[in-house]
Parts: sequence; structure tokens; C-alpha cells
Amino acid sequence: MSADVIEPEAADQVARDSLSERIYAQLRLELMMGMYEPGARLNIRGIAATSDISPTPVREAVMQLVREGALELKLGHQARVPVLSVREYIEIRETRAPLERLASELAAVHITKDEIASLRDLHRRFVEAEREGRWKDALAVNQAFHFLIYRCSQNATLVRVIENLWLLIGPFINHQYPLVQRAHIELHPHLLVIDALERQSPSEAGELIVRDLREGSYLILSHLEDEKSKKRRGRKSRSEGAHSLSGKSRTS
Amino acid sequence: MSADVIEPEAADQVARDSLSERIYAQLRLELMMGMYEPGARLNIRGIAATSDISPTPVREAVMQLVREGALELKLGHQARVPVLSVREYIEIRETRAPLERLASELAAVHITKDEIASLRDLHRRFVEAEREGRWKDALAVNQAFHFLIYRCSQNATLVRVIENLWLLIGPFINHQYPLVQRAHIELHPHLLVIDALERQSPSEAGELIVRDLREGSYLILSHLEDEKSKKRRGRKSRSEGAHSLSGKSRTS
DNA sequence: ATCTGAGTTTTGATATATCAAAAATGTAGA
DNA sequence: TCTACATTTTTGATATATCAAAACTCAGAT
Repeated sequence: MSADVIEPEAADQVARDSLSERIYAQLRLELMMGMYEPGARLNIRGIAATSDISPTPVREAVMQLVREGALELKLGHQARVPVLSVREYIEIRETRAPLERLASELAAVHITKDEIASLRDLHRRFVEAEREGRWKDALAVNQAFHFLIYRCSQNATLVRVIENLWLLIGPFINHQYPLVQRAHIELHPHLLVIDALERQSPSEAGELIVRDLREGSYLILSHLEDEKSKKRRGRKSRSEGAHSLSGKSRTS
Repeated sequence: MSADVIEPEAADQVARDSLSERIYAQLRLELMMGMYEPGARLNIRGIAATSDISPTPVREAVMQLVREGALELKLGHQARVPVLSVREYIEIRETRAPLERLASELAAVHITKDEIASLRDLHRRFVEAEREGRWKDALAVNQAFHFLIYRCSQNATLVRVIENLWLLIGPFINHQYPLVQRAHIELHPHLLVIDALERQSPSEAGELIVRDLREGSYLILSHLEDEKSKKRRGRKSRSEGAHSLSGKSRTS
């Protein structure tokens, strides 16, 4: 993982130094980064043990993620990463769309030269990562690209809401993305967005960002269709995957 | 409180019968209904005692609300109802706007005759409650009116996101609303919205709902301005208000 | 080989205990 | 009377204990 990518601010508001906050932030990041596959189950005691803390704050963090929809409770008990249906994925995308549009419109008004430069840099790194097949990095940098635009909107509520929607599709996207066949376009939607932002054209920026959203979505969905028909023939493995926490425990 | 108003579904996903869930739902409802004033502080042990349970699930519920922004932590500790600044209020409104628009557009496509009838009924009750000065009821029924439209969008994610934004302004609105001077309009925006929905005209419905949102917002904000200038003269009481939980404990 | 169910283990939910930080209180001095 | 500081009390954060529900195991039946 070579990215010094901008961190999602997201985890705000809550006591900065509490254990539950730490675990929450950690889990959130891991979900966004695709360290848990859809369907993966989370074990409160297990995470607590890995992090050398008691189950109480872990449970608190997990239940916050459940509340946000980033996790779900199987039979009202064990938490697991949701397996999004196509319908749910589209619902989230359609909810995101007008928010993305608004964010870009506002960003077009407030964005600075430095931020434009950052966007160009992030996009360059995105293309590079994708070309070299570093999918995780590509996704992370792509996320950083979009999150920077959100922040330029200077509407904290808007940023929060959109970031929470990203969280919902994080595991799903990370799971699908490496498999998607990308037509290597010469004129990437991102570049058009950056230009519109630079021209401070809200309507264009908004329109283009929505187009980017939909295009990415189509790639995912069409691939999903392929896979479904493949499965119709010989059904084989179930997507499971237990995944313990990343090994950065032994805190003390 | 005479309302048999539709309950916000919101509190989904989480274990239906857990204590923390119950407390969460209760607090959420109380916040929406204006039972806590902006600035009010929540005492975890106090709520636990009132509800005859231990502090653990209460803390969990409270921290979930903090995570959602419905509460905030004072100095990284005690939870309290946020006192929204005008800026924050507008941020939330502007984030809601495109979501409300989308919800109404989708509702215009999916809405049934029965739902139209329910909307008319809710609006009738809204006007009635307002005419009679039952502010809390008016707000509750107004909320039910809007929430029904959201549900007609048939996009669960969208419903959740908008309802969460309502939660953020709940205490603020309930605090301000009774004080606002309403010009009793003959042709209420709601009626225009209902007509547009009935004609299944997405663009009109979307436009009109946003207009309703903004009009309501202007009333609040202009009143806030008045109050501010009033305070500039003689500053007197601080908005505080401790408010214990509603007395429906003694569960067992 | 697969299914079923009793018994065991694991796990989540809640209560309680403990500790440190914050708030409240009270007292002495200005 | 008001302020500053020390003491007491309250409160939140976390760990631990406990219990019931769920998951798992494995022998026995089909």
C-alpha cells in the first residue's frame, strides 16, 4: 500500500481519543479500502483481542457502523458486511448523483488554484495506478480525488452525507473493481470535470461529475451481469471471507 | 399529543429488540419531536436510571446519535443537543434540497391513489393543527407528510439519508417554529405538490417541493434575524433546558 | 454420504465495577 | 460581593462478569 492519499475526515464529532472512536475509524477505513469482503463477518471479541482492548468499545464502534448501514446484523446478531444487491447499489448511486452534482457545483464556485493542481495530481496518480494494475491504490486515489471536490464545496454536511454513501459501496466496489474490464479512454471524465471546475462553471462541473459516476457504475454493473450468467452454469464458491483485523495490534 | 402520525421507519437494520435499539429509537423520536431543546445536555446515567437499565446500552444509543450529528460531544465528553448556527442550518437545507427534489420526482412516478389521498389528509390535519396553534402536532404531521413522499420514492437509501437530515434540524425547528409568524396563505405549497404528484409530473413535483422547503426556511431564518437584533439590546436568558426523559419508564 | 439433534463452545447483550476527567460545591481571601 | 482554589461529587470510558441465544461439533440414524 503505497498511498499517502488524503484521509477521509468523516470520523468527526466524536471524542477524538476514545478507544471506540479509534476502532470506528479503523474499521471504517478498512471497509472503504476493501479489507473486508461483502459477506465477511465481524467478531466483536476477536477485534477486541486483536486490538488488546475490551469488547465494549468495539461493540460500540461496530454498532455505529451498523446504524450507518456500513454493516448489517445477521438475524439481529452478528455483524457482517452487507452483500449489496444490484438494486441497492443503484439506489445508492441515484442518491449520490444529485449530491455529487451539488458538491461539484459548489466546488466550481469555491475552488482554488492549489486545489485544481491537487486534483490534476490525484488524477495523474489514479491513471498511473490503474495502468500498473494497482487496483487498491487506484480506488484509493480515485476516492481522494472525489473527496477533495466534496470538500471544496465548503458544505460540511454535504461532505459527510456523500462520504457516508461511499462507505456503503466501499466493500462492494473494492470487490468488483479489480475484475472490471476498463476501456482505456484517452479523455477521462475526470479531466473534463477538472476543466469545468477550473472554468468555474457549476452546471458543467455538476453534469460531468454525474456522468463520471454513471459511467463507472455501468462498468461495474455490466461486469456483474456477465458474472451472473457465468454462475448460472456452474455454481461454485460462496463469497465468504473472515478476515481478521490488520495486524497493527500489540499497541502497548 | 393527539397524533397517530406515521412513525419514522428510520431505526432499521439494528436488532429490533435490544435495549440500545429501544433507547436509540426513543431518543431519536424525542429529538425529532422537540422534547430536547438545542443546548440541552444528556446524562447517560440519568437516562439509564429513568429507563431502569444499565448505562451501557444508553451510551451506545447516545454515541450513535453523536455519530449521526444529532448530538454533539461537549469537550469530547458530555453529549448535548447541538445549537445550530444559521450557516449550519442553511448547509443542511441545501443538502436536503436536491434529495427532496429527487424523492419527489421518483414519488411522482410511483405514487398511488391511496397515497395521494393520505397526503391530502395529512395536509388537512396540518392546516388544522396550525390554525389551532397546536405547533408540535403541526410539525409532526408536516413531517409525516414529507416522509410519506420520501417513501413513495421507493428508494430506501434516499429515505434514510433525508430522514437523517431531518433529525439534525429537529430540535432547532421545534424550538423556532412556535415563534414564527406565518402568513396564512390560501394556496399552500403542499397542495401544489400534491397536484403535481397526482399529475405524475416529476419535474413539477421536484420544483415545488424545493420551493416549499425554501419558503419554510425563510420564515425561520427571518424570524431568527429579528430575535438576534432583539438580543442585541438586552441579553437575558441562555437557552439551556435539562429535560429528563419522558416518564414512560417503569417498564417491568 | 447426508441429515438430524444433543451437547459444547462461542458470541452478543447487558449489568456492574473501576478509574480518571470534569463538574459542582464550598470556603477563604481580595 | 466576587474570585480563586481545594474538595467532593458526578459522569463518561473502559474492563470485566454473567447469561442467554446462536453457532458449531460430532455421533447416530437414514
